[in-house]
Amino acid sequence: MSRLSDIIEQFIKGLMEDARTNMLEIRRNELADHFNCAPSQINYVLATRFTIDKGYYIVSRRGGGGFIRIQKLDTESKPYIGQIIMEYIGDSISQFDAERILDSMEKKGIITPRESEIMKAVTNEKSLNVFSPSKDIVRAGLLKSMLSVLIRRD
Amino acid sequence: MSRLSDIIEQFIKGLMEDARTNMLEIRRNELADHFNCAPSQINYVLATRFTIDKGYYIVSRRGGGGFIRIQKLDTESKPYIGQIIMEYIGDSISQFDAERILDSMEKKGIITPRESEIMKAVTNEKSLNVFSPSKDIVRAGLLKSMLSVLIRRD
DNA sequence: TTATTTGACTATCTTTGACTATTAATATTA
DNA sequence: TAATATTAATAGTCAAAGATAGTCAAATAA
Repeated sequence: MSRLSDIIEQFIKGLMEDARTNMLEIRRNELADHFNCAPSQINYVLATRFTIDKGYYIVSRRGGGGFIRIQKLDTESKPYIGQIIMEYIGDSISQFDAERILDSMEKKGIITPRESEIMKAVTNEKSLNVFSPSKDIVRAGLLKSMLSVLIRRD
Repeated sequence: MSRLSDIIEQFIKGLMEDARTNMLEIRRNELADHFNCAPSQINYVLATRFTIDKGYYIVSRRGGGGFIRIQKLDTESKPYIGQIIMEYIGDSISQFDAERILDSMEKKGIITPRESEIMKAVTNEKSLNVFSPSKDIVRAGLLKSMLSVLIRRD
């Protein structure tokens, strides 16, 4: 019990709840100072507990004025998309299955034909060709990131 | 937050909007004085936030009565802009530059805000995270693949 | 073993300042 | 007066310093 990572996780979630917001910006070093831990500990917490699969999206910027923005995805009011992202895609997906998902979403009117094409351009074998190792894994990550746009809220 | 560069960027854009004009002339040293910063800071802001691909054109003159003229370019034809941007992307692009391109395309109405977000999800460091070697190269390839969808169809 | 924690090293973005380049205004000279 | 030189007023460049965040692997804990 009381693993530092868990405490930091709760702290961040607490901040968001208290502020009744779905978007939070932190400074990595400040937070690390607050918990008297290595800054990279914050990265660990984010990487293990604030992933897309767990319903969060992270954006960050380095340099002066840098920050880490944590955004909670809206998986409650958009359960269908949430489920696809959090459960269906998983850690790995083929081009074929990715396209099937996109086609079905397009048919349902959840995404436009053009959005579908943009996303297929990414999940395409050719686009992913540049780097060979574990294409299906990369594709899954990118697809989930793209779909998470549909359930972001500010 | 409070990144000086961002504040200066907003200040300049605000001046243009207030004056309802696409052309603004500033004096580098005056502006630097106003923000109490090094004059070269102004060059930095212009170089990173008022570039051609973002739709701005800069002309300047040194010497007594010198000035820096910032001109906001009118939206030109979509294919033309598309071509410029594709050329600008080249073989490699940073997350920062990718996002600026997308912002500018969105502002010009070439892509929707949601399409912009989808593409940013891909160019994001985090999404590209799985494979580290030559991220900028992979990003450039994916971005061009996505954008080519738009150019093909328009 | 697996998950967590740490720290050294790296990458990125911003800010500053010393030095350089250019131009306009003014002074000097032919 | 016209040409030229000088000075002052700008802006530009570039590299170093500062301010963040990211990565990765070794050490530690559960």
